[in-house]
Amino acid sequence: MAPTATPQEFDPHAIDAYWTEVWDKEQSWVVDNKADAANSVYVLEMLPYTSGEPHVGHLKNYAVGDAIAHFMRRQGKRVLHPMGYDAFGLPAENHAIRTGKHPRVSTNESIASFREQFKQWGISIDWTREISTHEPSYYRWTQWIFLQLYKAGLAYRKRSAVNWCPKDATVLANEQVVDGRCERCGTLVESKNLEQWFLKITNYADRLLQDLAGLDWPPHVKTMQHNWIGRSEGAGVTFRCAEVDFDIRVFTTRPDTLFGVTFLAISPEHPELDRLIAGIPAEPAIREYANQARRESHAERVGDRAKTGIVTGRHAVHPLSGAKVPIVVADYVLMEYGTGAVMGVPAHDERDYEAAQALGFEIRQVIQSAVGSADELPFVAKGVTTSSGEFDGLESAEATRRIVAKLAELGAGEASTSYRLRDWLVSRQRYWGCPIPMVYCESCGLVPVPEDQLPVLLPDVEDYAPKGKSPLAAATDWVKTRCPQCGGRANRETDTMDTFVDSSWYYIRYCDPNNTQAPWSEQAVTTWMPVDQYIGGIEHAILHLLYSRFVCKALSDLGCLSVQEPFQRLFTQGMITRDGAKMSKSKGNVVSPRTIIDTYGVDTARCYVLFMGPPEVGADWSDEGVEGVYRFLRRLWRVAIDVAGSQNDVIGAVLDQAREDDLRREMHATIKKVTEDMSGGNFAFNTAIAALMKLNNSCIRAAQDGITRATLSEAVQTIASLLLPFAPHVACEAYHQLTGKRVWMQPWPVADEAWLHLDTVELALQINAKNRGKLVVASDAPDDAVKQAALDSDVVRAAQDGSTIRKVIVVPGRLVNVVVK
RNA sequence: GCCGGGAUGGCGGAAUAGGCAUACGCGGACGCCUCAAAAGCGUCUGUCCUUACGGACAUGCGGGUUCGAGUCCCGCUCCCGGCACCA
Repeated sequence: MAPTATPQEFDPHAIDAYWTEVWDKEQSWVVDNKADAANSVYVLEMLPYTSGEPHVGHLKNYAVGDAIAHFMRRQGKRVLHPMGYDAFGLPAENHAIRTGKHPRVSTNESIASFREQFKQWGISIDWTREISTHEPSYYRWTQWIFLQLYKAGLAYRKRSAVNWCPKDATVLANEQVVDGRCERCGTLVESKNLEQWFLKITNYADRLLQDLAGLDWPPHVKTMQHNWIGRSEGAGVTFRCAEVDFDIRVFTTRPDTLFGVTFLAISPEHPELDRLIAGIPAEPAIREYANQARRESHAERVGDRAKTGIVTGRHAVHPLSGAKVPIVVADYVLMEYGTGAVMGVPAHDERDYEAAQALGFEIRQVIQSAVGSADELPFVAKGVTTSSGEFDGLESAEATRRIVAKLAELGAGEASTSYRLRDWLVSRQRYWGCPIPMVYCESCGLVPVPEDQLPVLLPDVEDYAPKGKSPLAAATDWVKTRCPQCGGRANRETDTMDTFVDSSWYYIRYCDPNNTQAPWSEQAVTTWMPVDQYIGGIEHAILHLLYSRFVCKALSDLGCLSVQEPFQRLFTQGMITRDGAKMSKSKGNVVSPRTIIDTYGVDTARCYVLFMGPPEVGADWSDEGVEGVYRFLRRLWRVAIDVAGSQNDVIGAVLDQAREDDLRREMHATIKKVTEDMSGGNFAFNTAIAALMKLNNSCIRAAQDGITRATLSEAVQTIASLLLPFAPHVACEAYHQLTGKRVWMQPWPVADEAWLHLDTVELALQINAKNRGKLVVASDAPDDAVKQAALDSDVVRAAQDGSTIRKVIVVPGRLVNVVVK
């Protein structure tokens, strides 16, 4: 909308187009890296995965982030607010296979669409910092980071049981298996014994857990990471099996139950199993049992089924009691957790109880709820020890301490901590990803590609369909290379990296995205990092957010980065549903941002997704609700145009000083309300917008009843000014119509306390806490005067008749309650 | 089972240092404008009783504390999310 025109009809599309062009031309949101860390704020929304088109979830994500970015800028901050694309990975590749387009082509098309729509939405992005994870200029540094981790011993190859998705024909990280199924395609995951690349995230388990305390994150996200890391404290205990010279190590969280051990159970995958069972009568049966267990998926093994096991006939010696304890192979014992062997305490563990019943082991109670009480078994709570020799009669905590000390003294155990977290499996047998910069030399073995030879470019291949080994293996010219060490014949690593490696460091690259000499400069990173406000979906609570924290800490330890945590404050937005269901093409309930914007303009769409409810909770889409927001914006625009076009000093019917004051007072109250709703980590956009609607209604009413042009204009300007974070195009237009100025360059309005103070206040007059009328008093009236005024009121006099006044409670500014009996 | 979050009109939701429950929006009713409709504008809209004035009852359920409870405490029910043969 040209600022000189005087339009008669609200035309949001013209307004959108006009201001989009202004921002684009003037580079309104570009910031440099000057060293001004104290005044610099980094606002970041999770980068979009570019497959297909943006949906309303994206709209909400960026509407939330943009509101914060605008608000911060108006507070005088330099705001880094960049954008990029998570472009490698399985979904993009699968989409490419389905459509018959090369993933590079279809991904670039998708990126173009995202970029175009983000610009249309008017998100205040510094477009000079745009990145994409599939560009060599970016993944060169992903490879560089991999090499740093490798040199530090944090990237390694290991053969082990891994999750395999038969449909996507690749291995998966533990975090990408949900309820035993592939997170992407829902296929039941199989277990395979393969050699793969891992990142040693377990080295950081404790720090990842402890440093959660210093983060300003939603508690449930912290809890999820806490649970995922799964720290348990206990003890390692050694049971010696002299028959085959084998020290069986177990981990327990309950050393106080040690005297209740009546068997030892070891996992069918235990590496010492062969040695343990060699030559015993049960050997063939156990081998069959172990094979069977290996064939089954993890989901099947942990299903709701009876405990099984095969008794070996071998025994171990209890380290404290000296008792002979039978050893059993049982598939309920997981190799992946603890030591792959557990001590069986049937009296105090439900699983052990079940196993003992099935296999006929003794059930020996060593903990009681209180001395002498008859507890039902299994009794799993803590209590007092019994039948535990010298440790009898101790509380569980004390018994634990003493038993662990005794074990340590005998060299048969020690306090120990175990984690549920596994190392991060990062290699993928797929085409569309970042190549792992390693070569296999016939004489030198595994050799990293020298940094000055990066990037290892992803070659173009004809056939990129998944085959169970990386499609890159087919690019023989690319695979065959020379060893960087000896110059001899060597082959390149053909697996690619998990997409989550790409996105584990992108927020650092934004600080210095065009640096060709290094992944980032120290200056850029100290100016911006850490991200002050991160915004994204809850689905990344564990995956992306845990991986990023790990990579950040590792880089920091390697001296590459000066921060320990990437995201200081996190906000997770709730999902928008339609008719109570997640939007999906198959259900046909998808709301397209394009359709809404074509009908109502950008600002209605942005404002509506913020007005639906608190942004952290989910909300159901309503077409009627959208109309309501559109009406608000149109009414605002109308009153702004009317005021701007009016030559009169008074607008409306009859001037009234009280009305002037009321509107001004409401204006200042609204400034206060909106500011509070957005300050200090508040994301109460829904109530902020409600307050603006209310003030707008008051303006329209005042324009009918009679008001000076000056007062009305100031109030409408204020609405426009406060609305910038939510509806930037209409806000800029309305403000410009009234003032000729650019609202984003104006400081955020400040409420004048003098206008928030009232001379008189209306109190609720209550009798026995029930509303019985109103009482108008001077706002600075002392409590005694208020009390007297209440007693003098007709309502109280009437109530007093025949009863006595017991008490009068005055709540200044609120109410007065007369208690009668 | 463990951990976290929640339940308020016909609907989305406001309101927690305990102080006038239902802001704002949607939907609905009636009216104005119109030849008419749409749009727009205005008034009303928690439930029940009452012609009215007015009153009673209402924040998932049952108790409690308090002059006063959506808000605090105790005991439940249901819903959502995470983890779960993790020893």
